[in-house]
Amino acid sequence: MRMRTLVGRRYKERPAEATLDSHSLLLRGAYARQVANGIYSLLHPGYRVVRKIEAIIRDEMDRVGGQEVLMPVVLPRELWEETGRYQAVGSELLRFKDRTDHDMVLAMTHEEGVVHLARHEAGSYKQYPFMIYQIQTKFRDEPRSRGGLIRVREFTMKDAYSFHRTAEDLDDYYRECAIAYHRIFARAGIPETAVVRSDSGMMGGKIAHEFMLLTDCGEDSILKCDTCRYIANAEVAEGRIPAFPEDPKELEKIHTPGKKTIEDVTAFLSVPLHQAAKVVFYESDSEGRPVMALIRGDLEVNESKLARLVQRQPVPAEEATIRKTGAVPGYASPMGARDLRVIADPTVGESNNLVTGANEDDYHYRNFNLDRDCPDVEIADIATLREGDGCPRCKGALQMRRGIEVGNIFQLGTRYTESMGMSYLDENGQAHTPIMGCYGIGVGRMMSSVMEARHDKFGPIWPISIAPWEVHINAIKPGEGGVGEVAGKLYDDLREAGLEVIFDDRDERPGVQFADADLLGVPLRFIVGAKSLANGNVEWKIRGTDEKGEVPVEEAAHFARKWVDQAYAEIRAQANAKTEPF
RNA sequence: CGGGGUGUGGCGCAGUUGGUAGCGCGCAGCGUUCGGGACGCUGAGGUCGCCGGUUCGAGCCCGGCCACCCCGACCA
Repeated sequence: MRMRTLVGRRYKERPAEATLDSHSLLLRGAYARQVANGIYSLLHPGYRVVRKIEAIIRDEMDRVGGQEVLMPVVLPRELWEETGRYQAVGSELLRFKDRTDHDMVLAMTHEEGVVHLARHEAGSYKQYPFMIYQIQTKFRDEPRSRGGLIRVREFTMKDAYSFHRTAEDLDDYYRECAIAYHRIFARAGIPETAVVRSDSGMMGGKIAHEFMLLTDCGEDSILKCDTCRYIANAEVAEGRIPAFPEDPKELEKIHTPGKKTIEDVTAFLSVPLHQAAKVVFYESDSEGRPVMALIRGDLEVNESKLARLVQRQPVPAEEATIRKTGAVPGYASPMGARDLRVIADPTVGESNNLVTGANEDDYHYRNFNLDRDCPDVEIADIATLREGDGCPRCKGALQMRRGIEVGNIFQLGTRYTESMGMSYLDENGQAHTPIMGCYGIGVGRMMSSVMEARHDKFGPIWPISIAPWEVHINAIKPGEGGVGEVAGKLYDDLREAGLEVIFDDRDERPGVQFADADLLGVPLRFIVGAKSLANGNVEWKIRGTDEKGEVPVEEAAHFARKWVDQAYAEIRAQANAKTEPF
């Protein structure tokens, strides 16, 4: 590629809308342009990076037996009704009508699509297990997209679906895929990507993991043990929260006029926050009963954990809902409340003599002890862990980190195959429902993530494996001393050697050329200029390092071939070192 | 959906008490320069987000709408 004709203005200044460094570089380097909120076009350099990421993903998916297919982005409503998701999924599913008034959706994921495809094609046990994947557009009408390509509405995703006869087989394959994912991220230049246990959210299923690139600008909170290998998304993380056991004292009703919040009551009574039990009300569980979450005063309810218990997204209760249970807002406790589901965090029972509401205006109780005063409530972990809480596996402490979710894997079970009537016959002619796994990677998000992890103030520092080009040639003053001719010849030689080359053939000042080269972030750079050419040499330089030197013109192509091969070999070695799924 | 902010040339921004739009970068031409974003001269490029209102006159005042950004809610 000759730079002269490369389409895209590169900017000197950080665009006003850029929030993350990767977002800024995406725009400054003319990799991508926003068309509408969360919808982007990719310019040539950006698309080259994306294609390379896709190629790595294809390679690794094929390696674990995947077969690539392509499903449509537009699906009919009926398919989504089969699984109940047409109703269950909210407004992020874009619905519209076609010419004949038929309801359609833009696929935000393809479980329905893939089961529709596979159920007519895989009726015999002899075909199992198998895995189907695609690299395809998804549309999710996110209420809020942000961060360049990190979180967008329209995006490209690799989504894979495996089908198994047994849970054990799925589990084995799940591990294989986890290793494949580690290899993908290592090959794309982010080997530090961590697998964390995660929530399965709207996908359903029990076991799920996310692949997180740990970075301060990430959207997810992750808890990581400082001693052992435990690491989990905060939505599911378990941990040891310190308890405050005492000998139980007698329940005592006290006058606490106007003290409606835990902060006010504990301050009024001069007791620490952890010596209170607080109540958080939610509208209903899956059976329509109001939910009272009971948690220690110094902790917060983790609504993701609660959502799994009550089988739906918790919605904070209206006052009328609370009153109906006999509880008094501001002075609430489980004592005396009825017709509701009470879920108490274990920390409430492990501490004694707590302050809690008396369900009567302006009164609280002192010395509340859960097992004595409210013995029959449901006990479940609903606490949001804090940095410093104990690791669930060892004596270590948990650290809070931020991460970008670049991939995820789920054990789906039979939720989709069953609701959509997929089955196969076994050796005895018996029908069975296949068990599914699914595996996603956001391609554009991955590009942004690598940019976020690998850049300096001048631009991205691409690993050779996904750089838009492998070699960048700068011709300094191409009109003088044969520089242009030598550079042109070098361009030909490098391409002859099978390398991907971007050739800056513009008659620009060196500063301009170098700044643009930095924004394109190509690993190996040749600088052809009169200075070194006088000795028959061209200069080389490695992006993002201080490494540089000179090489005779006629050896440059060979030098480049060797350097690039070596760079790939190092990356491949890193991928090969990934042999543990978790 | 709630709260906040911003819309002026490709990018970054200024625009006073209302008087018909400007700066830097970038872009085109010419000249001088020439190894980390040079300098001079000349030039092109703007329905001032949109609609309506007030006014002799609106980028500026008023009303409505839209878009984008940030925080929160939400998020396979």
